[in-house]
Amino acid sequence: MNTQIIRTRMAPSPTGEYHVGHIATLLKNYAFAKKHDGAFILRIEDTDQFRLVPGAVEKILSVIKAYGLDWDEGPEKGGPHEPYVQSQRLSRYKDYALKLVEDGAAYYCTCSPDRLSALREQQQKDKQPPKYDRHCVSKQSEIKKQIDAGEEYVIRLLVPDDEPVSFDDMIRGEITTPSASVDDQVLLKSDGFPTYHLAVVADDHEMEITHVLRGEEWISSTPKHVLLYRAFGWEPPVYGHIPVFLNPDGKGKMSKRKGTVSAQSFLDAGYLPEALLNFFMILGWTPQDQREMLTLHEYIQEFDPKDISPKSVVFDVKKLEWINGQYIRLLPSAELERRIHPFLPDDFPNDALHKILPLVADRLVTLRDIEEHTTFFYRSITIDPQLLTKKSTATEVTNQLAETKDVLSRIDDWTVEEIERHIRDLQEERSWHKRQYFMMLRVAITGKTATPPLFETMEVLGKEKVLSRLLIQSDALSV
RNA sequence: GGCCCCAUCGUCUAACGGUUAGGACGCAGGGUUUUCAUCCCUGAAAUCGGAGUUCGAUUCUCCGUGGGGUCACCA
Repeated sequence: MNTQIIRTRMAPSPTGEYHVGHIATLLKNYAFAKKHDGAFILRIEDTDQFRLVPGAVEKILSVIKAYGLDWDEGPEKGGPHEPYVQSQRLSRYKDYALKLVEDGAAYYCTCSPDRLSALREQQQKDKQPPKYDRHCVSKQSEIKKQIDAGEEYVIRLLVPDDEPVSFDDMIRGEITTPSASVDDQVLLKSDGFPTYHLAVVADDHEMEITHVLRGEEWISSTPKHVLLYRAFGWEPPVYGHIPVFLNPDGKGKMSKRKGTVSAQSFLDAGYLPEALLNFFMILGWTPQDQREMLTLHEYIQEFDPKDISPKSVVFDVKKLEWINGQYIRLLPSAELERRIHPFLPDDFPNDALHKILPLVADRLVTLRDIEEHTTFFYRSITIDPQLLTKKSTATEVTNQLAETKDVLSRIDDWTVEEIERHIRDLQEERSWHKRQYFMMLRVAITGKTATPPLFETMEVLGKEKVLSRLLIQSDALSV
């Protein structure tokens, strides 16, 4: 029935690190467009020349791709609405602003930053909401002359005095704001650049964006955008404001101060991109059948922005860790080997990876955990002698080590089966306490109390290394 | 403070106005096991408060309370 082509967008600003919340929002825009065979557009909003960070655009593009997402139109791809970088679209914004002035929907303002901040200060002192006082509105013809003489100016939106401004939010229903609480937003800055508000509206319109899923923090500026659409006589997109991520302590918007927020850092920490995406999918949304593991494809099929919970959500790292573990265990071994490669320490024996990895795969929460679980395979170990004799005496342990070494040294075929047979026979023959003996051996050979299965570990470690470690521990005890 | 948004276990959520309020993570206990982990089983754990509407409110309405967002020539 609705034949409209869905077009969504994400509009990152190259002012710093790309946040996990941005990826989560991007994912929803992406999925919604894909579900309806529409287009997902990426647009760079670099209208703040002051906060521009060199190289940030490249980083943003690369992290989006690293998460396994992509865009149909935008930087590197082009499209029917080129360019997709706002700093390359400058001339149109000024024309739009001028048009609004002409239509009486906006006005020139030459108030100095000093005057504005003094005004704000005074308003705050008087417990008044900070708002532009329209000092320039009544002197437009005078100001026009000053501008012609070269004076700097901005263009402000003339917000109606008092009428309700409302829009229908996909997630929250109708939201209405009294226009009296909306400030006369600057649309065109004195450097000739548009502000965000003018730029998004103009670009979303030109790029024929039909649906805007964006962070909840934008709700309060949406009335400005609605007013702009009205002033231009354009049809606004359908908005959906997505709840923000809260800090793990549940207090306040997720922030750098309280932990990691950058999208790249989670990848660097050894989380799989598909696990992160899955986590973002189910944070504030569930499929009909309540399952919590979904592929991107399934998500695209089942996702509907209307079903997003309007409640802010705590970024629960424990849940993320669980999902990550699930995904690691789902990975075919060859694929896991490939993925874990960047996380291997320099001294890791690459040729033994295919033997070591299966022993620790079930123990990995993140890919980065590989190092802490495997060091005893390729680094020398240090042991607390107390650990060896914890459930026995030095004499008995020395004896156990010597006999074990003896038995193992006679094995020609160094396989799990052979090792296990010899050691179990010895243990039974001598009636050694099982737990004590196996734990002692584990500590002697790995230096740790928690390791992969003992016999497998010994096989991978190799006969020579095992024997020498048994010898070293035995020597250490006898002195 | 103004404006706006939100409210079910600790966390994320499910429940045509009628359920012993369900699931998942986490937590506790147990099983498998030579340790840890994986895996399996069991358990504790929630409808913010008050008025309405209704035969009946987690669900609808209002008022509180609490939390969050936002108030730039930043996005």
